[in-house]
Amino acid sequence: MVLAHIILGFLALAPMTGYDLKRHFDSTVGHFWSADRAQIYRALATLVADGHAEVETVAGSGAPDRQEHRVTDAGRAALAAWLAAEPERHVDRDPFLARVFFGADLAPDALLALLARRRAEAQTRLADYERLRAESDTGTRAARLRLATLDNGIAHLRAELTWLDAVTEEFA
Amino acid sequence: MVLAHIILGFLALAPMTGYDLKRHFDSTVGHFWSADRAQIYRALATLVADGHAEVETVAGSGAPDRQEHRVTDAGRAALAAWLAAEPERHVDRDPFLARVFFGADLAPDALLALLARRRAEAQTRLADYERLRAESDTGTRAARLRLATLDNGIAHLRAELTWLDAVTEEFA
DNA sequence: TATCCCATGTAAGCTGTTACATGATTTG
DNA sequence: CAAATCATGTAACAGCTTACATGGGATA
Repeated sequence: MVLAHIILGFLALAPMTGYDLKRHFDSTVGHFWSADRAQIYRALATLVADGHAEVETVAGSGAPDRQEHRVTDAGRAALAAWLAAEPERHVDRDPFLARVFFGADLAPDALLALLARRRAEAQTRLADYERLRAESDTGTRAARLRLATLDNGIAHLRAELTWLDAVTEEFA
Repeated sequence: MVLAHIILGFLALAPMTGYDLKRHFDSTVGHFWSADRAQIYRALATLVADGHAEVETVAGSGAPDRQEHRVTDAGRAALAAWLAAEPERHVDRDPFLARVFFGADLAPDALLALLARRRAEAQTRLADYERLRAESDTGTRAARLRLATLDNGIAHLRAELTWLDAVTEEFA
């Protein structure tokens, strides 16, 4: 499972609660992975059961108790093994392209509205990523690798925008 | 469910068996959607149960019987409604980028091997798509829309290759 | 005083993958 | 004669999403 290994990767940086992890998913890896709370809590329980992580309950002063998870040596080994393993092949399923594919059954203005909407979303995300990029650290090799994944997202968004312009013009 | 609507879209073009649909998934929409047989047969059963499709058993001369599915009026209406509906938001989860993100824990040559492998895959797919594109019909509006989705795949693969070259150079 | 944030989890349902199971015909 | 293709389906499991459920502290 990829999710469990991404969590191990985060825990290897610092001990965290499920809630902390959710924030990391949404901010730092949101451009190539997402996970919701239910998934994260289950994955954490599995990691603990497998001996890849340990929990420590930290009494919250005022706030609720924090279930801090930290990676174990076995967990670090599992992360290293996964990183070096054969990558799982992945298929991107994009409902938007499915709509375009069968778009002949759609009124011309509805098609243009669909494209315009996609364009607006891409542009918003591109602006977000570029802001994030500008704020990013480029010191260490680790930081530059993380930045590279963000650049991947930026490159794909730019390609998408160029494609959208061409298609919009063709079907306008 | 997106899958069910893609199937309706195919059935609207011609009546088909689950087996036929599988071939269509692999060839014509493989660049933005995939589905396996188990999924397709289940989805077909659901479509029939919902009145969106009808089955007719066609005795196979020599070959096994074909369960031909054809879209009903209700099915066509459902397809049209889906095409015009709010697009479901989609998150692309890419395990490769997860590996790069935590790639500092990987030996430098293992990272380069990972990038090289991704590059080879992207190039193979790009060649496939370009061949498909060359063979494609551009006559009708419907055909041009289908071609546009293929161009989307091509645009993203080119962006990926450019990014891979830059990253490979940076971390070489 | 109402809403947001912190922080936890469970339950049910849907989607996707893998393995099991069968059998005739066509092609190399 | 072996392998691929045509054609159907079931069972079990894995992964993801949505809804339900709770409660205190901080902020507007």
